[in-house]
Amino acid sequence: MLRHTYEGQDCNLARTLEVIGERWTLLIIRSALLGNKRFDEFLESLEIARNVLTKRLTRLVEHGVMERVPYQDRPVRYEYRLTPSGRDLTRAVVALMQWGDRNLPLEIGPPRRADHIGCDGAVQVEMRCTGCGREVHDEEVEVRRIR
Amino acid sequence: MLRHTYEGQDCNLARTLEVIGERWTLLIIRSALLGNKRFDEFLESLEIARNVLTKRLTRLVEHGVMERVPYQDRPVRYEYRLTPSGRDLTRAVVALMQWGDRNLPLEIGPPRRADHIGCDGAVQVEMRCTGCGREVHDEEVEVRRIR
DNA sequence: CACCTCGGTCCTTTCACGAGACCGATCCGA
DNA sequence: TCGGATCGGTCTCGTGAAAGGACCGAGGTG
Repeated sequence: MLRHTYEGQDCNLARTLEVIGERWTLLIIRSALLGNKRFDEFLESLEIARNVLTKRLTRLVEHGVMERVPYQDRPVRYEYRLTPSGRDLTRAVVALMQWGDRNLPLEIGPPRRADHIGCDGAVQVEMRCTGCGREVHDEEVEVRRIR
Repeated sequence: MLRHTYEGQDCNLARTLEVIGERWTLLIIRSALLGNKRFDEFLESLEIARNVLTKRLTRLVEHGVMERVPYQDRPVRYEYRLTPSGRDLTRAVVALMQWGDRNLPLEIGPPRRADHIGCDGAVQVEMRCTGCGREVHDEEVEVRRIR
């Protein structure tokens, strides 16, 4: 996604996008959230070019979003697992999926859902005010530069 | 961000990324959430190339995320405003910003914050189960293919 | 009448993506 | 023992998108 970088953007969104904003990266994360781990699994589930997959996985590992762990010797084979930092992207990924569900709906309904393990209820992403504790809707939020 | 498209991806995340996943697009949305509206304001606040900005804004308008409205005649000048669909991206944008705050922190702290208008408390993105009503953490969420 | 503003378009260069060939270590079956 | 399969990659090449900057058109301003 990035040519040089979003240099000069004093913004954590820009810094975030440098790590996970390139083409394919969020789809790789989602694929990992669905349970995929191995190079070939990503390759097949996403139909991404090999060299690009290599590049993305390497970058994600460098930034601590995934880790590359051997799952067998002779021959050594590696798989990629989300780190806590990677799993911490769940909110963002689900938020994007649900935006698509609401704003770009397929006639046949969404193909994937985020479920609460155990309870099996559907999980929704929402915003909540840490001050008053209430749920907050889009129009009640202001993004402010604080520095 | 997209070469051909993420064709064949039966996933609303892929369809979402086709609209808002290209380089710069989410930064434009964030810039709009901060209050910017005019071509030159985006140009200056983001230091993006003019032709790319034109392309992105056009695409966002085509997909109903922003609208292009004249704000004066003689000469006619246009500005770009988020539609409800665009404002509906607030959750996702804030989720990404906060992931950056937690996982790629700057020593001096985050430069922007999402505030609850009026109350002025900080807004947090969280996940909640529509079944049991409880807040849900990353490890308790499973993304499932349901079709 | 020259110059500024704003919202663009056009041109060229550079670079990342996509596709596919190839590779190296090991296992497996005949 | 040899051919093929498996897996996780690397290398090369062509093409399209982004970066950067020149230019533009309609009108306002000094």
